[in-house]
Amino acid sequence: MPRGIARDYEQKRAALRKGAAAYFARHGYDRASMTGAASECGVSKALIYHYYESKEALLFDILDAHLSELVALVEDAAPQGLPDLIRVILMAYEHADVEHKLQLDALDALPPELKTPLIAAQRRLVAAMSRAVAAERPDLNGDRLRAVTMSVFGILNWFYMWHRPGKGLSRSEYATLAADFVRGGISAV
Amino acid sequence: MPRGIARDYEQKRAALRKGAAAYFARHGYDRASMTGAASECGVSKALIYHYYESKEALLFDILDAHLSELVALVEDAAPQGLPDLIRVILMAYEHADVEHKLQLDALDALPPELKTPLIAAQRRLVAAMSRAVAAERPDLNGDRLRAVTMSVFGILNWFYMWHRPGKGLSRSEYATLAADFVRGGISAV
DNA sequence: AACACTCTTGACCGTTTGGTCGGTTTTGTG
DNA sequence: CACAAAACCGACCAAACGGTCAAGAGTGTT
Repeated sequence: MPRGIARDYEQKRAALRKGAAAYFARHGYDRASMTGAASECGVSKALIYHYYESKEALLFDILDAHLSELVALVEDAAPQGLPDLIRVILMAYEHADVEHKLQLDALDALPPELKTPLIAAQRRLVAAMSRAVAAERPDLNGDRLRAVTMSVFGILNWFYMWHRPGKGLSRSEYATLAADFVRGGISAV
Repeated sequence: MPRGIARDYEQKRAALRKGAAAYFARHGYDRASMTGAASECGVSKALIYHYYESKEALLFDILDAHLSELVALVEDAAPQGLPDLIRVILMAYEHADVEHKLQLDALDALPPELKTPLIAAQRRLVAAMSRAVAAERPDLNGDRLRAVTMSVFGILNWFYMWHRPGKGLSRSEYATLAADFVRGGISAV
Protein backbone atom coordinates (compact mmCIF):
# COMPACT_ATOMS: atom_id res chain seq x y z
CA MET A 1 0.00 0.00 0.00
CA PRO A 2 1.65 3.23 -1.16
CA ARG A 3 1.40 6.64 0.44
CA GLY A 4 -1.82 7.80 2.04
CA ILE A 5 -3.27 11.19 2.91
CA ALA A 6 -0.70 13.85 3.87
CA ARG A 7 -0.19 14.37 7.58
CA ASP A 8 -1.14 18.05 7.32
CA TYR A 9 -4.21 17.39 5.20
CA GLU A 10 -6.62 18.63 7.85
CA GLN A 11 -4.55 21.74 8.60
CA LYS A 12 -4.46 22.56 4.89
CA ARG A 13 -8.22 22.22 4.73
CA ALA A 14 -8.56 24.47 7.77
CA ALA A 15 -6.27 27.08 6.20
CA LEU A 16 -8.37 26.95 3.05
CA ARG A 17 -11.52 27.42 5.12
CA LYS A 18 -10.08 30.42 6.93
CA GLY A 19 -8.75 32.10 3.82
CA ALA A 20 -11.86 31.46 1.79
CA ALA A 21 -14.09 32.62 4.65
CA ALA A 22 -12.24 35.92 4.84
CA TYR A 23 -12.44 36.37 1.07
CA PHE A 24 -16.10 35.38 0.89
CA ALA A 25 -16.99 37.67 3.77
CA ARG A 26 -15.15 40.62 2.27
CA HIS A 27 -16.65 40.38 -1.19
CA GLY A 28 -19.92 38.61 -0.48
CA TYR A 29 -20.23 34.90 -1.15
CA ASP A 30 -21.97 35.19 -4.50
CA ARG A 31 -19.74 37.87 -5.92
CA ALA A 32 -16.62 36.12 -4.66
CA SER A 33 -15.05 33.82 -7.23
CA MET A 34 -13.22 30.60 -6.53
CA THR A 35 -10.27 31.96 -8.48
CA GLY A 36 -10.15 34.92 -6.12
CA ALA A 37 -10.49 32.78 -3.01
CA ALA A 38 -7.69 30.56 -4.29
CA SER A 39 -5.30 33.42 -4.87
CA GLU A 40 -6.17 34.81 -1.42
CA CYS A 41 -5.03 31.45 -0.04
CA GLY A 42 -1.95 31.49 -2.27
CA VAL A 43 -2.91 28.38 -4.20
CA SER A 44 -4.45 27.51 -7.54
CA LYS A 45 -8.17 27.13 -8.02
CA ALA A 46 -7.70 23.50 -9.00
CA LEU A 47 -6.13 22.79 -5.63
CA ILE A 48 -9.20 23.96 -3.77
CA TYR A 49 -11.14 21.41 -5.80
CA HIS A 50 -8.67 18.79 -4.61
CA TYR A 51 -9.72 19.49 -1.03
CA TYR A 52 -13.33 20.47 -1.60
CA GLU A 53 -15.63 19.12 -4.22
CA SER A 54 -17.53 22.37 -4.82
CA LYS A 55 -17.93 25.98 -3.75
CA GLU A 56 -21.03 24.97 -1.83
CA ALA A 57 -19.21 22.19 0.02
CA LEU A 58 -16.53 24.67 1.03
CA LEU A 59 -19.10 27.15 2.30
CA PHE A 60 -20.91 24.42 4.18
CA ASP A 61 -17.74 23.28 5.91
CA ILE A 62 -16.89 26.85 6.93
CA LEU A 63 -20.32 27.42 8.44
CA ASP A 64 -20.56 23.96 9.96
CA ALA A 65 -17.22 24.32 11.74
CA HIS A 66 -18.20 27.76 12.98
CA LEU A 67 -21.64 26.82 14.25
CA SER A 68 -20.48 23.56 15.81
CA GLU A 69 -17.88 25.43 17.81
CA LEU A 70 -20.47 27.94 18.92
CA VAL A 71 -22.95 25.26 19.95
CA ALA A 72 -20.26 23.42 21.90
CA LEU A 73 -19.33 26.64 23.67
CA VAL A 74 -22.91 27.42 24.56
CA GLU A 75 -24.11 23.94 25.47
CA ASP A 76 -21.08 22.15 26.90
CA ALA A 77 -19.47 25.03 28.75
CA ALA A 78 -22.96 25.92 29.98
CA PRO A 79 -22.44 29.59 30.74
CA GLN A 80 -23.81 30.69 34.08
CA GLY A 81 -26.81 32.90 33.47
CA LEU A 82 -27.78 35.36 30.76
CA PRO A 83 -24.98 37.93 31.16
CA ASP A 84 -22.39 35.19 30.92
CA LEU A 85 -24.05 33.73 27.83
CA ILE A 86 -24.06 37.12 26.13
CA ARG A 87 -20.40 37.59 26.93
CA VAL A 88 -19.46 34.13 25.72
CA ILE A 89 -21.16 34.64 22.36
CA LEU A 90 -19.75 38.10 21.78
CA MET A 91 -16.24 37.02 22.70
CA ALA A 92 -16.51 33.91 20.55
CA TYR A 93 -17.06 36.11 17.51
CA GLU A 94 -13.77 37.87 18.22
CA HIS A 95 -11.75 35.66 15.89
CA ALA A 96 -14.71 34.49 13.88
CA ASP A 97 -16.15 37.74 12.63
CA VAL A 98 -15.84 36.67 9.02
CA GLU A 99 -17.52 33.33 9.61
CA HIS A 100 -20.32 35.06 11.49
CA LYS A 101 -20.84 37.56 8.71
CA LEU A 102 -20.82 34.76 6.19
CA GLN A 103 -23.43 32.87 8.16
CA LEU A 104 -25.82 35.80 7.92
CA ASP A 105 -24.92 36.63 4.34
CA ALA A 106 -24.60 33.32 2.56
CA LEU A 107 -26.62 30.64 4.31
CA ASP A 108 -29.44 31.08 1.81
CA ALA A 109 -27.07 30.19 -1.00
CA LEU A 110 -26.97 26.59 0.17
CA PRO A 111 -29.42 23.99 -1.10
CA PRO A 112 -31.96 22.71 1.47
CA GLU A 113 -30.12 19.48 2.29
CA LEU A 114 -27.03 21.43 3.34
CA LYS A 115 -28.97 24.28 4.87
CA THR A 116 -31.11 22.16 7.17
CA PRO A 117 -28.41 20.89 9.54
CA LEU A 118 -27.01 24.41 9.89
CA ILE A 119 -30.45 25.77 10.71
CA ALA A 120 -30.71 23.04 13.32
CA ALA A 121 -27.49 24.24 14.93
CA GLN A 122 -28.80 27.81 14.91
CA ARG A 123 -31.93 26.60 16.64
CA ARG A 124 -29.85 25.08 19.42
CA LEU A 125 -28.24 28.47 20.00
CA VAL A 126 -31.65 30.09 20.07
CA ALA A 127 -32.89 27.44 22.49
CA ALA A 128 -29.97 28.05 24.83
CA MET A 129 -30.63 31.78 24.77
CA SER A 130 -34.32 31.19 25.30
CA ARG A 131 -33.63 29.09 28.38
CA ALA A 132 -31.38 31.80 29.79
CA VAL A 133 -34.07 34.43 29.21
CA ALA A 134 -36.78 32.21 30.70
CA ALA A 135 -34.63 31.69 33.78
CA GLU A 136 -34.88 35.41 34.47
CA ARG A 137 -38.51 35.80 33.49
CA PRO A 138 -40.32 32.47 34.00
CA ASP A 139 -43.65 34.21 33.43
CA LEU A 140 -43.04 35.01 29.74
CA ASN A 141 -45.24 32.96 27.44
CA GLY A 142 -44.23 31.39 24.12
CA ASP A 143 -44.65 34.24 21.65
CA ARG A 144 -43.33 36.90 23.98
CA LEU A 145 -40.43 34.74 25.09
CA ARG A 146 -39.51 34.16 21.48
CA ALA A 147 -39.76 37.86 20.68
CA VAL A 148 -37.47 38.76 23.57
CA THR A 149 -35.01 36.01 22.69
CA MET A 150 -34.80 37.19 19.11
CA SER A 151 -34.38 40.79 20.23
CA VAL A 152 -31.30 39.73 22.16
CA PHE A 153 -29.93 37.97 19.09
CA GLY A 154 -30.62 41.08 17.09
CA ILE A 155 -28.35 43.02 19.41
CA LEU A 156 -25.60 40.42 19.23
CA ASN A 157 -25.82 39.71 15.52
CA TRP A 158 -25.79 43.37 14.62
CA PHE A 159 -22.59 44.02 16.55
CA TYR A 160 -20.23 43.10 13.73
CA MET A 161 -21.99 45.55 11.42
CA TRP A 162 -21.10 48.68 13.34
CA HIS A 163 -18.21 47.79 15.59
CA ARG A 164 -14.70 48.58 14.31
CA PRO A 165 -11.87 46.99 16.28
CA GLY A 166 -9.82 49.65 18.01
CA LYS A 167 -12.57 52.26 17.80
CA GLY A 168 -15.16 52.98 20.46
CA LEU A 169 -15.94 50.44 23.14
CA SER A 170 -13.90 47.25 23.22
CA ARG A 171 -15.61 43.94 22.70
CA SER A 172 -15.46 43.19 26.39
CA GLU A 173 -16.78 46.60 27.38
CA TYR A 174 -19.64 46.17 24.97
CA ALA A 175 -20.38 42.72 26.37
CA THR A 176 -20.92 44.34 29.75
CA LEU A 177 -23.08 47.08 28.30
CA ALA A 178 -25.13 44.62 26.26
CA ALA A 179 -25.67 42.39 29.27
CA ASP A 180 -26.89 45.38 31.29
CA PHE A 181 -29.09 46.52 28.46
CA VAL A 182 -30.67 43.10 28.09
CA ARG A 183 -31.17 42.66 31.83
CA GLY A 184 -32.94 45.99 32.02
CA GLY A 185 -34.95 45.28 28.90
CA ILE A 186 -36.10 41.89 30.02
CA SER A 187 -37.40 43.12 33.32
CA ALA A 188 -39.32 45.91 31.55
CA VAL A 189 -41.36 43.89 29.04
CA MET B 1 -42.51 67.75 -31.76
CA PRO B 2 -43.53 64.09 -31.67
CA ARG B 3 -44.62 62.12 -28.66
CA GLY B 4 -42.80 62.58 -25.39
CA ILE B 5 -42.45 60.40 -22.31
CA ALA B 6 -45.51 58.31 -21.53
CA ARG B 7 -47.83 59.69 -18.86
CA ASP B 8 -47.40 56.56 -16.74
CA TYR B 9 -43.63 56.45 -17.14
CA GLU B 10 -42.96 57.01 -13.46
CA GLN B 11 -45.59 54.48 -12.35
CA LYS B 12 -44.05 51.88 -14.67
CA ARG B 13 -40.66 52.56 -13.15
CA ALA B 14 -42.13 52.22 -9.67
CA ALA B 15 -43.76 48.91 -10.60
CA LEU B 16 -40.44 47.68 -11.92
CA ARG B 17 -38.76 48.72 -8.71
CA LYS B 18 -41.30 46.91 -6.60
CA GLY B 19 -41.27 43.72 -8.64
CA ALA B 20 -37.51 43.63 -8.93
CA ALA B 21 -37.09 44.37 -5.21
CA ALA B 22 -39.29 41.40 -4.34
CA TYR B 23 -37.41 39.14 -6.73
CA PHE B 24 -33.99 40.37 -5.60
CA ALA B 25 -34.92 39.97 -1.93
CA ARG B 26 -36.27 36.47 -2.45
CA HIS B 27 -33.28 35.13 -4.33
CA GLY B 28 -30.52 37.42 -3.09
CA TYR B 29 -29.37 40.29 -5.29
CA ASP B 30 -26.30 38.58 -6.72
CA ARG B 31 -27.97 35.27 -7.48
CA ALA B 32 -31.01 37.00 -8.97
CA SER B 33 -30.81 37.47 -12.72
CA MET B 34 -32.25 40.34 -14.69
CA THR B 35 -34.09 37.81 -16.84
CA GLY B 36 -35.76 36.47 -13.71
CA ALA B 37 -36.61 39.92 -12.40
CA ALA B 38 -38.10 40.82 -15.77
CA SER B 39 -40.33 37.77 -15.92
CA GLU B 40 -41.42 38.44 -12.31
CA CYS B 41 -42.55 41.85 -13.53
CA GLY B 42 -44.18 40.32 -16.60
CA VAL B 43 -41.96 42.12 -19.09
CA SER B 44 -38.93 41.35 -21.19
CA LYS B 45 -35.42 41.92 -19.94
CA ALA B 46 -34.83 44.44 -22.69
CA LEU B 47 -37.66 46.55 -21.36
CA ILE B 48 -36.05 46.88 -17.96
CA TYR B 49 -33.02 48.27 -19.77
CA HIS B 50 -35.32 50.77 -21.41
CA TYR B 51 -36.21 52.13 -17.98
CA TYR B 52 -32.95 51.48 -16.14
CA GLU B 53 -29.50 51.60 -17.59
CA SER B 54 -28.07 48.79 -15.48
CA LYS B 55 -28.77 46.30 -12.73
CA GLU B 56 -26.86 48.53 -10.35
CA ALA B 57 -28.89 51.59 -11.28
CA LEU B 58 -32.06 49.63 -10.61
CA LEU B 59 -30.82 48.49 -7.21
CA PHE B 60 -29.75 52.00 -6.34
CA ASP B 61 -33.14 53.43 -7.19
CA ILE B 62 -34.89 50.78 -5.09
CA LEU B 63 -32.74 51.50 -2.05
CA ASP B 64 -32.74 55.25 -2.57
CA ALA B 65 -36.53 55.40 -2.73
CA HIS B 66 -36.81 53.22 0.36
CA LEU B 67 -34.29 55.12 2.47
CA SER B 68 -35.58 58.53 1.39
CA GLU B 69 -39.06 57.57 2.50
CA LEU B 70 -37.73 56.34 5.82
CA VAL B 71 -35.69 59.48 6.42
CA ALA B 72 -38.69 61.65 5.60
CA LEU B 73 -40.81 59.65 8.02
CA VAL B 74 -38.27 59.92 10.79
CA GLU B 75 -37.19 63.52 10.29
CA ASP B 76 -40.23 65.34 8.96
CA ALA B 77 -42.94 63.60 10.94
CA ALA B 78 -40.63 63.91 13.94
CA PRO B 79 -41.96 61.08 16.09
CA GLN B 80 -42.57 62.04 19.70
CA GLY B 81 -39.99 60.26 21.81
CA LEU B 82 -38.20 56.95 21.55
CA PRO B 83 -41.18 54.55 21.78
CA ASP B 84 -42.91 56.41 18.97
CA LEU B 85 -39.78 56.34 16.83
CA ILE B 86 -39.42 52.60 17.30
CA ARG B 87 -43.04 52.08 16.34
CA VAL B 88 -42.77 54.31 13.28
CA ILE B 89 -39.76 52.42 11.96
CA LEU B 90 -41.19 48.98 12.58
CA MET B 91 -44.50 49.88 11.02
CA ALA B 92 -42.81 51.50 8.03
CA TYR B 93 -41.17 48.18 7.22
CA GLU B 94 -44.61 46.59 7.01
CA HIS B 95 -44.92 47.07 3.26
CA ALA B 96 -41.23 47.47 2.68
CA ASP B 97 -39.87 44.24 4.10
CA VAL B 98 -38.26 43.32 0.80
CA GLU B 99 -36.60 46.69 0.38
CA HIS B 100 -35.34 46.52 3.94
CA LYS B 101 -33.91 43.06 3.43
CA LEU B 102 -32.31 44.19 0.21
CA GLN B 103 -30.73 47.13 1.96
CA LEU B 104 -28.97 44.83 4.39
CA ASP B 105 -28.16 42.20 1.78
CA ALA B 106 -27.09 44.09 -1.30
CA LEU B 107 -25.80 47.52 -0.40
CA ASP B 108 -22.24 46.27 -0.60
CA ALA B 109 -22.81 45.28 -4.22
CA LEU B 110 -22.92 48.94 -5.22
CA PRO B 111 -19.80 50.87 -6.24
CA PRO B 112 -18.65 53.58 -3.79
CA GLU B 113 -20.14 56.51 -5.70
CA LEU B 114 -23.62 54.96 -5.48
CA LYS B 115 -23.11 53.56 -2.01
CA THR B 116 -22.04 56.81 -0.39
CA PRO B 117 -25.33 58.72 -0.62
CA LEU B 118 -27.21 55.71 0.73
CA ILE B 119 -24.84 55.42 3.65
CA ALA B 120 -25.46 59.10 4.28
CA ALA B 121 -29.20 58.44 4.48
CA GLN B 122 -28.58 55.57 6.88
CA ARG B 123 -26.53 57.91 9.02
CA ARG B 124 -29.45 60.31 9.26
CA LEU B 125 -31.61 57.49 10.60
CA VAL B 126 -28.94 56.62 13.12
CA ALA B 127 -28.65 60.27 14.13
CA ALA B 128 -32.40 60.51 14.69
CA MET B 129 -32.33 57.39 16.85
CA SER B 130 -29.32 58.68 18.70
CA ARG B 131 -31.12 61.91 19.53
CA ALA B 132 -34.12 60.00 20.83
CA VAL B 133 -31.89 57.84 23.02
CA ALA B 134 -29.97 60.85 24.29
CA ALA B 135 -33.24 62.54 25.20
CA GLU B 136 -33.90 59.75 27.69
CA ARG B 137 -30.32 59.45 28.91
CA PRO B 138 -28.55 62.80 28.48
CA ASP B 139 -25.64 61.50 30.56
CA LEU B 140 -24.50 58.87 28.04
CA ASN B 141 -21.18 59.76 26.44
CA GLY B 142 -20.22 59.33 22.77
CA ASP B 143 -19.09 55.71 22.61
CA ARG B 144 -21.72 54.40 24.96
CA LEU B 145 -24.45 56.41 23.28
CA ARG B 146 -23.41 54.97 19.95
CA ALA B 147 -23.34 51.44 21.36
CA VAL B 148 -26.84 51.79 22.77
CA THR B 149 -28.16 53.36 19.57
CA MET B 150 -26.77 50.52 17.49
CA SER B 151 -28.18 47.95 19.88
CA VAL B 152 -31.62 49.39 19.25
CA PHE B 153 -31.08 49.17 15.51
CA GLY B 154 -29.96 45.59 15.98
CA ILE B 155 -33.31 44.78 17.51
CA LEU B 156 -35.23 46.54 14.75
CA ASN B 157 -33.15 45.32 11.82
CA TRP B 158 -33.24 41.74 12.99
CA PHE B 159 -37.03 41.69 13.15
CA TYR B 160 -37.58 40.73 9.52
CA MET B 161 -35.28 37.74 9.94
CA TRP B 162 -37.43 35.89 12.44
CA HIS B 163 -40.89 37.37 12.22
CA ARG B 164 -43.41 35.58 10.00
CA PRO B 165 -46.60 37.54 9.25
CA GLY B 166 -49.57 35.84 10.84
CA LYS B 167 -47.46 33.91 13.32
CA GLY B 168 -46.62 34.97 16.84
CA LEU B 169 -46.88 38.60 17.88
CA SER B 170 -48.22 41.06 15.35
CA ARG B 171 -46.02 43.87 14.16
CA SER B 172 -47.85 46.33 16.36
CA GLU B 173 -47.65 44.09 19.41
CA TYR B 174 -43.97 43.65 18.85
CA ALA B 175 -43.50 47.40 18.48
CA THR B 176 -44.92 47.79 21.99
CA LEU B 177 -42.73 45.03 23.37
CA ALA B 178 -39.63 46.39 21.66
CA ALA B 179 -40.30 49.88 22.97
CA ASP B 180 -40.66 48.52 26.52
CA PHE B 181 -37.53 46.43 26.10
CA VAL B 182 -35.52 49.39 24.90
CA ARG B 183 -36.84 51.71 27.58
CA GLY B 184 -35.85 49.21 30.28
CA GLY B 185 -32.52 48.54 28.65
CA ILE B 186 -31.57 52.17 28.31
CA SER B 187 -32.23 52.93 31.93
CA ALA B 188 -30.10 49.93 32.96
CA VAL B 189 -26.86 50.67 31.12
C1' DA C 1 15.29 1.90 -6.36
C1' DA C 2 10.82 1.43 -8.05
C1' DC C 3 6.16 2.01 -7.52
C1' DA C 4 1.71 4.08 -6.59
C1' DC C 5 -0.66 7.57 -5.17
C1' DT C 6 -1.21 12.46 -3.37
C1' DC C 7 -0.31 17.23 -4.26
C1' DT C 8 -0.25 20.88 -7.33
C1' DT C 9 -0.87 23.43 -11.56
C1' DG C 10 -2.18 25.93 -16.17
C1' DA C 11 -5.12 25.37 -19.75
C1' DC C 12 -9.50 24.35 -21.00
C1' DC C 13 -14.94 23.86 -21.20
C1' DG C 14 -20.01 24.56 -20.92
C1' DT C 15 -23.21 27.61 -18.87
C1' DT C 16 -25.01 31.69 -17.17
C1' DT C 17 -24.84 36.43 -16.79
C1' DG C 18 -25.38 41.52 -17.62
C1' DG C 19 -26.03 43.97 -21.41
C1' DT C 20 -26.91 45.15 -26.65
C1' DC C 21 -29.11 45.37 -31.16
C1' DG C 22 -32.27 45.35 -35.01
C1' DG C 23 -36.72 45.41 -35.65
C1' DT C 24 -42.00 45.75 -34.79
C1' DT C 25 -45.82 47.96 -32.61
C1' DT C 26 -47.98 51.74 -30.35
C1' DT C 27 -49.09 56.54 -29.53
C1' DG C 28 -48.88 61.50 -28.98
C1' DT C 29 -48.38 65.51 -32.05
C1' DG C 30 -48.48 68.62 -36.15
C1' DC D 1 -53.31 61.24 -41.92
C1' DA D 2 -48.38 61.10 -41.59
C1' DC D 3 -44.50 60.61 -38.96
C1' DA D 4 -41.17 60.50 -35.37
C1' DA D 5 -40.06 58.98 -31.26
C1' DA D 6 -41.27 55.86 -27.21
C1' DA D 7 -42.53 51.27 -25.81
C1' DC D 8 -41.54 46.79 -26.26
C1' DC D 9 -39.40 42.20 -27.70
C1' DG D 10 -36.45 37.82 -29.36
C1' DA D 11 -32.12 36.84 -30.52
C1' DC D 12 -27.65 37.64 -29.88
C1' DC D 13 -22.71 38.68 -27.61
C1' DA D 14 -18.54 38.95 -24.77
C1' DA D 15 -17.03 38.05 -20.26
C1' DA D 16 -16.86 35.66 -16.06
C1' DC D 17 -17.94 31.85 -13.49
C1' DG D 18 -17.84 27.05 -11.42
C1' DG D 19 -15.81 23.12 -12.47
C1' DT D 20 -12.69 19.55 -15.16
C1' DC D 21 -8.60 17.45 -17.04
C1' DA D 22 -4.15 15.87 -18.32
C1' DA D 23 0.19 16.04 -16.71
C1' DG D 24 4.29 17.05 -13.71
C1' DA D 25 6.45 17.10 -9.18
C1' DG D 26 6.93 15.25 -4.66
C1' DT D 27 6.70 11.51 -1.11
C1' DG D 28 5.52 7.56 1.88
C1' DT D 29 5.78 2.44 1.26
C1' DT D 30 7.63 -2.02 -0.28
